[in-house]
Amino acid sequence: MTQDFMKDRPIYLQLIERICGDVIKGNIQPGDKLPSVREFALDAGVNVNTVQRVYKELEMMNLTETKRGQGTFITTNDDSIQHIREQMKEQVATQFITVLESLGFSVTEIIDLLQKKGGK
Amino acid sequence: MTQDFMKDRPIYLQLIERICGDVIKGNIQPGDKLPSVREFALDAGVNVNTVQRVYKELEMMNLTETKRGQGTFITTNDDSIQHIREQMKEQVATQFITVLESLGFSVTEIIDLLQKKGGK
Amino acid sequence: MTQDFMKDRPIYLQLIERICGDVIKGNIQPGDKLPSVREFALDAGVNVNTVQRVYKELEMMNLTETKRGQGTFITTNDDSIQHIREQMKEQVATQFITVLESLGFSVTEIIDLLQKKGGK
Amino acid sequence: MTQDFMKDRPIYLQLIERICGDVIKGNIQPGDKLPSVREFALDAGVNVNTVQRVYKELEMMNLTETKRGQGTFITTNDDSIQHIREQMKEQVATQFITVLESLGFSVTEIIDLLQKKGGK
DNA sequence: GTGGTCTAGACCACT
DNA sequence: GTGGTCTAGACCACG
Repeated sequence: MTQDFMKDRPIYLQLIERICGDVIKGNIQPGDKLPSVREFALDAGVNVNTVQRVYKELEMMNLTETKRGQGTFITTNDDSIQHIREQMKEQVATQFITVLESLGFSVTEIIDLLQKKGGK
Repeated sequence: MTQDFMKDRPIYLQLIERICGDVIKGNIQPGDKLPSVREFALDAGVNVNTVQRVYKELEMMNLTETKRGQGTFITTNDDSIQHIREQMKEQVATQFITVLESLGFSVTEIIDLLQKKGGK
Repeated sequence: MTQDFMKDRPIYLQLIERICGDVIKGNIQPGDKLPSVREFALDAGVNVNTVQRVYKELEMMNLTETKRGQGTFITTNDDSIQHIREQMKEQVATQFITVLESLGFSVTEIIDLLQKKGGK
Repeated sequence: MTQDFMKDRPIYLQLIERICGDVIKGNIQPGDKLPSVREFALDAGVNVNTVQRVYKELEMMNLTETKRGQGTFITTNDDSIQHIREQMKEQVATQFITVLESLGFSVTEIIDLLQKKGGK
C-alpha cells in the first residue's frame, strides 16, 4: 500500500507514550525517579535535548515533578495518574472512531476484528 | 491535556480517507468522475497542489484511473475496491492495537468503551 | 543591593509575555498572522528554535492556531483570549501577594506605593 | 495554563525572602541567632550549600553579622533593617509594575483586584 | 516559504 | 551531577 495512514510519529511523542504506558501499566511507580536526561538519551540513542523536551512535556501533563538538581520523579499524586489514564483512553477511542467513520467502517465491524486480533 | 496523541493529520491524508470512505460507503460509485483538481481545491478550501497529491496517491492505490483530457474516475474494478477496503481495515486495527498496548490499555478495556461510544 | 529578587527571565518567557501583552492590549488582533519563525527570530535577534518554542507554547495556551505551511495566527476565539487575560491577571496578582506577604508587607501598604508610582 | 509567569524561583531566593520577611514582621528580632547552617538545612529539607549561600547573601545585605565560632545573628542596627525594608518594597513594586505593563494591564485594574484579594 | 523535528554542543543555576 | 536555556545548522512535511 502506498499510503500509510498514521505515519511515523516523532521520537519525542513515542517516548512520552512509552513512559505514560509504563506508568499506567505499573512498570514505573509513583515517586520513582526517571533516569537523568543524559542517561536516558544514551539508553534510547537519542539526543539529550529530545529527552529534555519529553521530560518537560511530562511535567506539563502533571505526570512528573522536577526537583532541581535532583532529577525528575513520577508524581505521587494518584489522581493525576488516573486522570491521565482516563484522558488518554478517551482520546484514543474517540480519534479511532473518527478515523473509522471517515473510512466508512462501522464500529461493530472493527470490534469483531479487534477481538480476533486481541486473542492472539 | 498538553499532548494530543494522534492529532495533526496531514490534510492530504484526511482527504484521501474521506474519498476512500465515500467510495466504501457507496456515496461515490465506481465509474464516477471526481471533480477537477481546481474545483475540488476550491470546494475544500485547500491548495491545488494538495489535491494533486491526493489524486496522485489515489491512483497509485488503484482506486482511481486518470483519463487524459477527461478527468479522474473511480475504478470500475470492484476487486480493487474490496481489496483497499480490507487493507485499510487491517491497517487501522493493527495500528490501533499497537498504540493501545504501548499505552498500557487492554484490547477488551477499549472494546467496552467503543461499544458505549458506538451506540450513540 | 546584592540581591535581585525576580531575576533574568528566560528569553522565551519574555517573548511569550510580550506577545500575550500585545494581544491583550489590542496591538495584535484576532486572526492576525504572526511573523514567520525565521522573520521573528531575525527581528528579535534570537535563534529560530527559540521562536519555535515560543510559538509552540502559545499554541498550547490556545492563544494561536497554526495552519500548516501557512503560518501562525492569533486565535479568532475571543473567549480564549479573555480567558488568558483573566488567567494572567489572576496569576500575576496572586503571586505578587505571595511575595509581598513572604516579605512581611501588607497589601495596603504596597497599594499606596503602586498608586503613587502608577500616576507617573 | 501551560505557562507559569514568574514561578520557579530559586530555593535560596525563597529562603532569603522568608528570612527577610520574618525580620520585617518581627518574628525574628535584631540580635537573634539564626540556626546553624546544618540545622537550618535539615529543617528546610534543603542542601547545606544552599543555606550557606543564603547566609552569605544575607550578610552582604548587612541584615546579619557573623561571629566566628558563635554563629550568625540578625544585625542590631535598626537603620539597616529599615533600609532593607524600603529597598525591597521599592523593588518589588517596580518590578511588579514592569510585568504588569508588559502584559497590558493597567495599574488601577490590578489594584482593584489586589484590594479584593487583600480583604480575604 | 511555512512550521516541525532532531542533533551537537555550549553555558548556567541549583544541589 | 541534575535539569534549563540557547545557539547553529540540518533535514523533513506541507502547501
